[in-house]
Amino acid sequence: MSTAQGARARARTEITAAIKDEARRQLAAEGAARLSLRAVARELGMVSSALYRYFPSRDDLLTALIIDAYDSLGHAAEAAHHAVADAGPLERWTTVCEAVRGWALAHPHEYALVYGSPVPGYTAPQTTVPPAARVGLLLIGIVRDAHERGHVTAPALPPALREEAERMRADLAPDLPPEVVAALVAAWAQLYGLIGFELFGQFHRVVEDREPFFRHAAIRLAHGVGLTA
Amino acid sequence: MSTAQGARARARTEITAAIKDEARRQLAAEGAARLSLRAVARELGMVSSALYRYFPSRDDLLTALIIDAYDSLGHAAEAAHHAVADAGPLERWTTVCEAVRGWALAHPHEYALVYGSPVPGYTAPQTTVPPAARVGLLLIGIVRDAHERGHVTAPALPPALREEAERMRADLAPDLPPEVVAALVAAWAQLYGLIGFELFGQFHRVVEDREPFFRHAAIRLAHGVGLTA
DNA sequence: TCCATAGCAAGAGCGGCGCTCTCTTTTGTG
DNA sequence: CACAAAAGAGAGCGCCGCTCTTGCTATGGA
Repeated sequence: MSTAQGARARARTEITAAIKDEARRQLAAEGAARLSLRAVARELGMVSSALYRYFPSRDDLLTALIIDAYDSLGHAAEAAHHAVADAGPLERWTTVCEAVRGWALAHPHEYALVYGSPVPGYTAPQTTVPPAARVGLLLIGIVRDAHERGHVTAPALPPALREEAERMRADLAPDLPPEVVAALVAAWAQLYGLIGFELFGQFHRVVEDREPFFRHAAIRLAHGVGLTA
Repeated sequence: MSTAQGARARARTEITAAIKDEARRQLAAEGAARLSLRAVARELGMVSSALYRYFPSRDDLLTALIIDAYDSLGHAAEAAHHAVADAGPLERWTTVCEAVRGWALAHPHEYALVYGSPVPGYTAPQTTVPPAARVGLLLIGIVRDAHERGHVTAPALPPALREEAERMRADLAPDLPPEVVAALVAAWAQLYGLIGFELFGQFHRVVEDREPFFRHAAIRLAHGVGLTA
């Protein structure tokens, strides 16, 4: 696809990539709010108006970075999971959780861009959905495997939540009990709460030795979903 | 203090309050990133440079809004708790959780300002610490009461976390078992994970009937801390 | 009571931002 | 080779945060 194209097309993809790389550099260094099209253009030796040939607005550039961030995070989680693919569900679960945390600590501004407060006036386009789902799918897969092997004891589910849990099950994991799906979605959100609090400074002077704290919390999240091994 | 002052001092506090009010209006309407000193001044019929007599920078104005947001949230949580002060610990816990969620849904931009990604380059001054602690103290108090009445069964604690848990206990709640304090801090972060995911759109097309979902999750958080009634 | 002073509003201005428009140059194709 | 499409360059518009200077006025001490 990308090869065997004219020189013009090749140049276009190269310049687009260079813009994204420089933008990612500035994002990592300064954060999304300080990311400026003019600065990116300046650094690349082009004039700012020329950059609009490649990204029609700052938001479009941000969207590209968001997709890349989701993909990078998803890849990190999948790679970590792959390394322990033969282990028990509990270890695979905690490994993925720790990989997500590790990626977040290594890429704080990218994490903030993706899981922090959304930029006001900005609504993520549909394109971001598939890469955003990768970590969630990974966790679902781990629980599904465990469930097939009988290593999941479904938690309780109040009647008020039954209908919604059935709906989530149909959407996300038809082969899992609704109790487990509901607990899984909650654990998923809670995982990002733990990471966000650490990353955004809420644990400052509260939690000091954060690695074991997080590890323990991740294990308890797994227990909450029903994982027993 | 604030009365019996000269006309100049009275005017100063009044104008300061008017600036904060207008800034809060714009924050609620547009979000922190779109909050502009010039627009606030314009709306108040003054020139932008005059505003710097009251707030030396945009960050200082934001800090004032952050403190107000923490106080508003803390007040909402405390008021909700007060209304069920005679109920059992579990109901008091869930009531506070739901009050926090309700406040967040009602004031999304303020919530994002406080618990979302921090503005890059901005570090919250020490002044924000006491108002920020109000909700946490409330939750600690609920668990403390329950513990005194024997309604808390301490969760497990791995050896790797013992030392850190003891430290947190000494800092936060010397009258609670370290296992409970560690679980409480985790639950506190997880609570904000649930709220943040709902507020920032991660639950879009995933969780639809969110109130019972959140209520159930809050109850399970309480169980995780060890609350039994 | 008078007056120096401290506080304040206003205006101009600096550099930076996102974005648009126009004009010129380059380049691949019929 | 001619020509249309794509790309770069530059000027400019209206924002922004922030600073500096200039007058004015209320206030508190001599």
